[in-house]
Amino acid sequence: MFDLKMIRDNPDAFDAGLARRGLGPMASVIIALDAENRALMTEAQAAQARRNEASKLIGRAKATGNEDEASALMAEVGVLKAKLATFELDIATQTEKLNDLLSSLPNTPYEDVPDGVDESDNVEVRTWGTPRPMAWAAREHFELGEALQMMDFERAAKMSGARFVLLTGQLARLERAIGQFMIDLHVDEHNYAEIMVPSLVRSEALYGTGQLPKFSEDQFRTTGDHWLIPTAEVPLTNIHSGEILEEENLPLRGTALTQCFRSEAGSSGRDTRGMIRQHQFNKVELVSITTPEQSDAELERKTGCAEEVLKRLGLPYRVVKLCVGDMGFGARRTYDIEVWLPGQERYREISSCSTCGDFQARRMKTRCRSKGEKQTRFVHTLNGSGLAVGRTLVAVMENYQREDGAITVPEALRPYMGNIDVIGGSQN
RNA sequence: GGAGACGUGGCUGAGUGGUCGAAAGCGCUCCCCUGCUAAGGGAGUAUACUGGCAACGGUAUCGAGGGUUCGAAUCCCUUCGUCUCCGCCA
Repeated sequence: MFDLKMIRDNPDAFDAGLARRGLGPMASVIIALDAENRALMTEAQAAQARRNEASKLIGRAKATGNEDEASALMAEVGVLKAKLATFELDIATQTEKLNDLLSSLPNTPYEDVPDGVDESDNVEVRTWGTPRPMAWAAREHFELGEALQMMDFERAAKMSGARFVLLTGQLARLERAIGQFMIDLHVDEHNYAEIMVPSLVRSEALYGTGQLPKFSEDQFRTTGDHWLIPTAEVPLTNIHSGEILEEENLPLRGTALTQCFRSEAGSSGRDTRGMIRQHQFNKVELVSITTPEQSDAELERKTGCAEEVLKRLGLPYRVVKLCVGDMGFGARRTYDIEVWLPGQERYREISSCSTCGDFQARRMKTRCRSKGEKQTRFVHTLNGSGLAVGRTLVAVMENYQREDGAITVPEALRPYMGNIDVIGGSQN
């Protein structure tokens, strides 16, 4: 959502931002709608002012028994009332038109975000680690998992259809261990508050973070009035919707481990094998609410927190800055972290860290104010995966696979795995 | 799921159709007084939009949305939420 004043004051800059997203200019249309709307409001408010005044006079006239004056005033107000009804209708129509338009526009990228249309135009920022040498042909995670008889896509499909998985035994435990490990790291060392959030939310929450109205097809919805969250970003970011926060308490950092649900409409045929793209997966999410001044540094910090998970697990990765065309709807700048998958011999996304500026804050009306000030401002919101649990499991399996198909448990996870150091192999 | 009660400003809490954006108290801010401490006096203290260079105005908001009325915090409807009792349930 955009600031109308900003569009009014810098129409060219606004259109330039849209242009980078591949959209045509909108500023003049928006400004015209807004001007029309404000003119209507000014007129309507004048009429309302007179109505309020007259109504008070009626009260006074009645109190003093001046019935003639009262009925004259009532006649005047009757006329105003009819006028006001049409004003209200016009204003409502105009406002809706304007809101529909504004809420469908993606956020404008920051200047340092590279141009480009898809992921091939992303810019590598840094890499960490080197892939382990393997003397055999590296297997993909589903080959390993199925051979271990701990990963079952067919039986999952029996009850739930495609894009679901059944993990059993040590792999189920590994999934759980990875989630615990990540949450503990972010809570104990990165100063995030641990939060348990609802997995079902109302449409207003999805509107607040930008999934609605445009991306309803990507979500699962209940027959009632709820939607399954596609990411904990939704509940975590919406916690403070409608509130005015004290700036001295910012930034607020919250983390949650939740299941995420995505319809994956439009990705049919992509990543059909294995756990990379599922309708349901676990993810640890990192959300920050900051002042406008803090958000740039917070994005770097957050990305670092996510990277730390991979470092502790000894998983090689690289960080890329997304180009304009690959960024999400609400983002102004995004870093993706891509982990090395030996089975695919390529880096795959395992985290995405974004700053949304005040884009979401405007939608959900989260403001801040420094102590003693009267002026409020919209906060900045940031989100990032820290990390996607399922994909981390994939990465652990593929990077730590042994020639015999067993999987070495990374040191950091052993306390969460009953201190075993290998999954499969002779000891299982 | 059944029955009922309630939702007012940072908090407590008045207010059942008229000058109420809203009493009072608490809290908070500023000022005055007071040689510490304590107490006292005065002023101020919501948000958004909008008009104006500004000074200063206007409009809306008493959970939310709609309705009745010349006029609604007050009446009616819908909805969301909270609480109590019963039932059910992890």
